Amino acid sequence: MTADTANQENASRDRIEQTILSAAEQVFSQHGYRGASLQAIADQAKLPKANILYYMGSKQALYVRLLNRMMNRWNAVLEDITEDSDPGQVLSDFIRTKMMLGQRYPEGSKLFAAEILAGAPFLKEYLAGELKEWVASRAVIIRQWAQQGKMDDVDPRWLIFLIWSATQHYTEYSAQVTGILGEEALSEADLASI
Amino acid sequence: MTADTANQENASRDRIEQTILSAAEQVFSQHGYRGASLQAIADQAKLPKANILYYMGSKQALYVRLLNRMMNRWNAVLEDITEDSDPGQVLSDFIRTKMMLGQRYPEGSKLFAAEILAGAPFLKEYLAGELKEWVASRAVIIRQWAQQGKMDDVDPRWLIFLIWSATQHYTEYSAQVTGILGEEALSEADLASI
DNA sequence: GATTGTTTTGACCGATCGGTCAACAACGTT
DNA sequence: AACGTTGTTGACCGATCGGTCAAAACAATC
Repeated sequence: MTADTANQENASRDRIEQTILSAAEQVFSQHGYRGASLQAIADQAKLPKANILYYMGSKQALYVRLLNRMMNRWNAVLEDITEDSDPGQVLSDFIRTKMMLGQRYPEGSKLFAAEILAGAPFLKEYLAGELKEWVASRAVIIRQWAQQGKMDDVDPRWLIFLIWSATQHYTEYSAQVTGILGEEALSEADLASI
Repeated sequence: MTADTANQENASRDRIEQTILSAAEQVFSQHGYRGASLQAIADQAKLPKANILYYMGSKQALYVRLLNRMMNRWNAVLEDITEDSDPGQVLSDFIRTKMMLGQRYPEGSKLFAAEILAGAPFLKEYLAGELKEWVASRAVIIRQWAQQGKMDDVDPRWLIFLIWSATQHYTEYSAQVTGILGEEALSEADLASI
């Protein structure tokens, strides 16, 4: 393959990478970084183990790539709010979007949870840096809403955590929730909660 | 040691078992069942690996024992409520107790979370059996409260899940929450939330 | 068809996995 | 002091871990 064709359509490579990423996301999200094995990922992707390493380099590189992909999906949420926004609308959208992302990418959501449980060895810097700034900047705007009397004066960070925890719950604890409720779907919960 | 002295004070054995259980809880809660190694547990307990197996039999037996211990701690919660109870008081106590348990046994709480993330292979039966019945029976009483006009008519199961998710959040996501908030403690949150 | 570059994959490496075992120390009873 | 029981632990087992490598298959260019 020449240099000209390299940066355009090598669809085969992309397809294989997506297969691997999807398989790896499943295994990592269930068993965490340590508990996942390249052999299990390879089996899930129906590829030889050496092929996984050929495309991804190492277990750690594959894992970090998955984490980055998931964090990028969350980035858009609550991004373009201002002090003139309507709290009810924004928070409702926030919950809806967060629930939707959890439903669309349940493995990614669980992957994140497992990383946190392990003590966030790979995400520590991000949490204490970028994400902390992000939460703080959102909190400033939310506090302005409260000052304008548009909403109750609750600590914005606790509000964000509460919504985050509730929405995460249905994704991460799907095994528990479905086990207890029986067979019910979760689609109605989205609108009912707020 | 004779049969007479066997069921009373063999304090040494108990102390060693507690050491092992505590060490295992830490390792399992961080890395899940698959990700935890007996060597890591042994290092944490400062005992030779063969000693762990002498006392616990196998990795699986040790893990199941930890799960049972944690489930028993949660059993008392919401156990003795009736239709005449005061919802505000009961739910407030529920949250307080649940938060307290999460604070007292953070590793046990995370252990449970990791088990759920893995698809609850060891707890599946319990969740679909005992725990499902328990939630259903609590839901009946809560619904009676709503009929008496003592509280809003929300689906009791969603209410339980919401409280559960929020309280679990601060335990399981301690790495994220402390990373974002900075250094703050969590003691004030208990009373502020309800 | 020969040449060059890219994928594919079985075989293999040292390290570590859960678990076994036998030799030995420590203890309790007589 | 002799003896059975219980506790301790290094050495070891086959299996599996993440990762390497080289040989073969494949594709593209001349």
